[in-house]
Amino acid sequence: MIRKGLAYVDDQTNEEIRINRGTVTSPGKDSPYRNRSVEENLRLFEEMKEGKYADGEKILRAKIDMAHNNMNMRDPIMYRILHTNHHRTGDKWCIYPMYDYAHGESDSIERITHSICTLEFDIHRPLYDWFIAQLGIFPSHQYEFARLNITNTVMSKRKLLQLVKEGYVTGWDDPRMPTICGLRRRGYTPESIRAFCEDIGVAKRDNLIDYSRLEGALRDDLNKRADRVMAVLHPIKLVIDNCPDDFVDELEAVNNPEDESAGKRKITFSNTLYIEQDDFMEDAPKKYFRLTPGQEVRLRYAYYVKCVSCEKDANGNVTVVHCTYDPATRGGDSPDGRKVKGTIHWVNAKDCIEGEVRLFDRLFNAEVPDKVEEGQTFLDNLNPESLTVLTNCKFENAVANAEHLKKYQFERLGYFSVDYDSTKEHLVFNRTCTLKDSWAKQK
RNA sequence: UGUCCCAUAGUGUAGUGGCAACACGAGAGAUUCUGGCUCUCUUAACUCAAGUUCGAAUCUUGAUGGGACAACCA
Repeated sequence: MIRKGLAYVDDQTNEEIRINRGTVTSPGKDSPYRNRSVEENLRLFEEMKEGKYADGEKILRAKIDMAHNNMNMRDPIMYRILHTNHHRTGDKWCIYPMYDYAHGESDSIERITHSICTLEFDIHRPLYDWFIAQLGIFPSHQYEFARLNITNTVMSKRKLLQLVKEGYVTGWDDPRMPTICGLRRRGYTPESIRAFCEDIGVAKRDNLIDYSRLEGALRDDLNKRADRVMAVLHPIKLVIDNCPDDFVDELEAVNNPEDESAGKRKITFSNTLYIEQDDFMEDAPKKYFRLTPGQEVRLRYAYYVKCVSCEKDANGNVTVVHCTYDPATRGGDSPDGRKVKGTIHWVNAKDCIEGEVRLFDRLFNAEVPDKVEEGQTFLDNLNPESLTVLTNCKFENAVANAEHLKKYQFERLGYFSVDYDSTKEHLVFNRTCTLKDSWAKQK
């Protein structure tokens, strides 16, 4: 390029170059060093490479047009001096190319036909093409597409890096991060991410995809593949008054109603169980199909129980729910054909595992975290409650030996994945996403 | 005070000169031992104006709206 008279060494300072570049609405000025001889340019460039000059003292620029409408064409920088240790060349080679110069060349060397990138590089394409044309090398072509934006999160590497560096998340694989390793740890499957990508497509217009689309893809995938299991996240005790204290029963449960080959398992039952706080209400609205005094519900795979009363602590919080059960409904069906509206999940208090569950919420409160008032940054939109840790959760024994990243559907609650922090002694689950909840909507 | 890119149901993506489609969402219902899944029905869009044409979401021009560009970053 130097020999062709298409590149020159410029001695201007960083500041001078910036000023002489002009603005988007006014042309720039030629550098006083623009017309150096080929021989001088060659010599200076060689010396730059050898490290004779300090960082910033000289640079190599392409000679194009300082009045070009496209700022990228106003004699863009090709090489700058960087006295930095390189993993291959050590301290011998002191110049490094700029992205715009290297981009087309490296694509061309690899015979790339379609070089795909995001929209903001659109305005760089004329330069990409110019370098390839001047060099007369294989004509790679750059195609730009809109980047993927998802609600309530950021996708920029720089911003994600900032979240990691400044400790707003625990690392690149924090389950709240929209990174591949973050999604993996959260419990997303590769298949669900691919299905999501296929679903949303790719085009050139700016887009904002609702986060629920990603959750939808996950539910779709895991619905077919994840074993069902019962777990209670916010336990309250359920005591069956007409069931003797030494009563032990073993019931059969289906692992996955969507996949018969997943088989069945046994779960134990006693007169003391845990149920979800949400599944009991002392004063319930009409359409509440769960436990409330006088109402009968089915304990999944077990028996019908009818609520008789509850106990409360000094603060009025319900601590124990009392029921009676109907021994004739063993397995979950009544011989007299009577129906119950609700089925709730449970865990045997006398035979269960305890552990931790981490619940995640949106990382940012704003749909578009980057949209901020003057003087604020995207960090001001961080959701302080994006992580909730529950330490008093009860699981049925089936999950005892689950390895890291093993996925389950906790019935009626959502999809959960075993976290890297999980050990045999202390189980830790991440909630990947909840199940659709039309009751929550109705409320 | 410029140059460039973009514009189709709420969202996202098809359709590129000849019947505006699909998915998700939303609403209603059916089914159900998960208020999940599944099934049925409904809802809802070509930014505007002019031009070309037998015929325009599609081509042309203009307007409007959104976005990008002034790192020795990528």
